Amino acid sequence: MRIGYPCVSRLTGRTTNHETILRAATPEKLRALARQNLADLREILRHNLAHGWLLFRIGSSVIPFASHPVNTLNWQAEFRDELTDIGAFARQHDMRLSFHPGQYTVLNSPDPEIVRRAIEEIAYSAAFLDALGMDTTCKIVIHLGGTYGDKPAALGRFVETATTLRDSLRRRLVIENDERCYAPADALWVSERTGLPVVFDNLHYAANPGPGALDDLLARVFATWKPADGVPKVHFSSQAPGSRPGHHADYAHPDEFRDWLVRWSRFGDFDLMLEAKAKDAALLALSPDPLTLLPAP
DNA sequence: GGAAGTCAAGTCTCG
DNA sequence: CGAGACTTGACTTCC
Repeated sequence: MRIGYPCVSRLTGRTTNHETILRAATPEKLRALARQNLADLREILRHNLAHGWLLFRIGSSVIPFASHPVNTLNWQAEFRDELTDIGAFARQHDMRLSFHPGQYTVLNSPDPEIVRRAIEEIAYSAAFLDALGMDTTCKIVIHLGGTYGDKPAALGRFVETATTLRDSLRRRLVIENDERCYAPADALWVSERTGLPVVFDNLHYAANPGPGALDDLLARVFATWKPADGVPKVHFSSQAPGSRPGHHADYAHPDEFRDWLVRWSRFGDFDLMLEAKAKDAALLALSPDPLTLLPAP
């Protein structure tokens, strides 16, 4: 089992998401930001290795505005040395890297232009992982999108688009249950028709469990991961106390964390992304080693 | 020079 | 039907 966190290291103050606003996005600025993001990514991976954290989500702004026409950089060529070095380091230490495009990346929109832009964002994320030389266990996590008042039709559009994606994108795509529209059972329905693996998020599940018994859902979710996909990935977070449901807490609640760890481990090996606002500081707070919380094999 | 307002994108909910 | 939430640092404008 590997463990990790997304995008930003609070402990080192480094982030893979240095960005700018569109108006200020000159090639020089975009180049400088990308260089800084890659340098920070390199340092974050070094820092993570020292702590034994082998999972990391790269921020979608690592190459700012990469899927937008304003970015005309040939970033694969310009940063080939940095990308090669980062990829070699990650592979040498058996790290697993990922992307998680945000709320604006919607593959099932009725608007073809929105779908086209979503595919552009996925294509850029895949191109970045390709440039690092990472295998297909390194994934791009997305949600299923909106419902538009007609869930079956919306899910049908997702399946249609996902199955016609070119192979270099589809083999990296994985789908996650969300807190509002699509529960694990919906993601499984899509997975059966697309072959896409399913990421299980405990906090989204709490807000939107949908039909099915939890252990049955987990068994089916874990089974969606084939050998080429690597071991299943799960997202863990605790509810922020006193905040609206679905808000991530600063830290993981240790008892809840242990309970989910034990439950997931019944279905086989897996990797865990801790989505806490304190990021790696939240992982450190679970020290000396969260893996010792697992029952002995 | 510090505070406040604004910033690519989509969808849903609330008033 | 329009505003706000989602999330957040960076940039611009205003005082």
